[in-house]
Amino acid sequence: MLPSLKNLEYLIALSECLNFSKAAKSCFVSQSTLSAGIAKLEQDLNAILVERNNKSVVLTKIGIRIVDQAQQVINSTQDLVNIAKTDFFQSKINIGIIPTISPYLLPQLIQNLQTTYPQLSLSFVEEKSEVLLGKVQSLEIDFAIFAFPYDIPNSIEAHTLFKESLIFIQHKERDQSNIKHQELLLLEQGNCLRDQIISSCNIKKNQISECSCSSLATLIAMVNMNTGVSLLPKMAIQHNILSPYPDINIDNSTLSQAKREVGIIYRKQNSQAQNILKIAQLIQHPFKK
Amino acid sequence: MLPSLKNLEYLIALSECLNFSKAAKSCFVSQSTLSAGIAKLEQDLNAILVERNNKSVVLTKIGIRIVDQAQQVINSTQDLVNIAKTDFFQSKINIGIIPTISPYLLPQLIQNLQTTYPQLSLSFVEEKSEVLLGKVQSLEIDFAIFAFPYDIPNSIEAHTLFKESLIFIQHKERDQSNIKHQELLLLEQGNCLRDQIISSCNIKKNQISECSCSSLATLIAMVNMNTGVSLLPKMAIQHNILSPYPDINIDNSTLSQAKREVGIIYRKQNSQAQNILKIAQLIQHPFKK
DNA sequence: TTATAATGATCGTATTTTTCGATAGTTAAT
DNA sequence: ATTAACTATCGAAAAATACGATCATTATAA
Repeated sequence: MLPSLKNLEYLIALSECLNFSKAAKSCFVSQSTLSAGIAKLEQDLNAILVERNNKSVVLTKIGIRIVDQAQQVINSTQDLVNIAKTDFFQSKINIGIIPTISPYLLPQLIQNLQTTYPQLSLSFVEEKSEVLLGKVQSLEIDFAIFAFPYDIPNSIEAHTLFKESLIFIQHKERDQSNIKHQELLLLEQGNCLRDQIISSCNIKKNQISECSCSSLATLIAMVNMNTGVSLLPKMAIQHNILSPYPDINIDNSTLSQAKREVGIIYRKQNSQAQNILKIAQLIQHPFKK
Repeated sequence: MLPSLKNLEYLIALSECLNFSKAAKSCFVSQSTLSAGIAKLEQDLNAILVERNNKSVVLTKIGIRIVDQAQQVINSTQDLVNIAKTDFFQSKINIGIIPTISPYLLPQLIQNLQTTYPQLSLSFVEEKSEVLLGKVQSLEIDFAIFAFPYDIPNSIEAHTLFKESLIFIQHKERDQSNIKHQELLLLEQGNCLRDQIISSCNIKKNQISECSCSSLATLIAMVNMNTGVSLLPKMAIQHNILSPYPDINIDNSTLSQAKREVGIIYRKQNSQAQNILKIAQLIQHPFKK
């Protein structure tokens, strides 16, 4: 059977004191306890480690080697304890973020994190909501920066940070302010922005153009060709995503009600939930001040 | 407090099975025991290592690192157990031997040991009896090859191997067979051979020459100068120690009663006493067949 | 929707281990 | 012979560990 760590500690103490009573005192146990501990250890290992009589305590040859190795075991165990103590804010944190938010929030977030928690090591994953949700559940990432509404299972907690308007855009040669009579261009299936626009604007399926695309850049290029109209997250517009396209008009008034929410998701069971929320506080709407 | 090795083993098993019941079975304990063990470990470390619900068991980030380290601790402990198992005949053995025996016994002993216990690693110390006795008591050497009679403390065991005659030598120009009327040359104080000759021959102190010396070679050279007479261990003569000195006569008859004993000493408490005696059996009188 | 199966947590009890104080037993020195 | 300095050992108390039974939750099947 494996020896107990406690008895290994007793042996190490004894090797330092070469006196049962003193070693016991240094371990804060009685002499009889230490004596029995050494005896038990010798029995567990089936070897004589210490030769003792009333005059002296001497380690045997094997005893010396065992003390050495015992010290290694104890050190290794102490390392283990220290690993457990690792502070969340000194560890490596994996964060997921959806592509329609990433370019506008991430630079500021990284800067804030490095300032506030300089020890923190960061890693980011940019994927669609569905993929990120899976990674949160499998603990591959600690949390994900999401846009809502989005359906999440019961085991996942959602925390909203701020609301963001979705801005109507169209080619300047169009002038219909009612989205319902236009061809609406959306990101392809699976992008949460698509579903958020649909739900936010109460749109029927036949109004949606077949020609879906996979990035905002492509979407805007299509609006520029006057293939249809669309809505963009306000953050994207504030980042001048439209400046290469002077022919696209934005309409703040008409659909100012359309909104999505930006926030984070994480496992309800995550023991670091409180710390994750502290980090989330550093995610700020880049143009709110 | 340090975690228990058993609970670390439980955690490792759980990390392999990702199922409490199966992990428990692989550890030969009940599910409730393993469950409590993991809970205790998490409490000891003050960290959540495993996230579990009825559907799945997942290690936390810290949990993964703890499992790694736990494996290290267990391995290190297993090494410790193996060290304890080390066979005496595969270890390094330190042997003491007195100079008046060493040249005649050691070559054969080394050869015998290497043949019988090829794994054994040997180390020899050649010192006076008194020094060797101290080294036996302090565990610096495992045993010492001695000549008797020699006073040893109670804690030391003496084991005689064979008797050896002490041979009377004198210059051929002398012809007195009675040692008591001659000047007797002896090794200097502290060499056991000196005391053995004194006790074996029942000699009074005033018969001993003042001019003591520190090696048999010097002693013989003095006999060759006819400074006095002496006695030599038979083994030395059989090794032709006198062949450079044709003027020295040996007298087998007169003092054939003078003898010493060759044997070993070791600590009574030495747990390897039986093995030491096995090794001692390989110490043979070189000319006894 | 209900029943079933799988799974981890929890409770009470029995067992084992650990600990302690007191004391016995040994040895060296006075 | 006595004392002092040790370690071993004993019995009782305390702590821990282990187990079986059962509960609670959830996914799957009917």
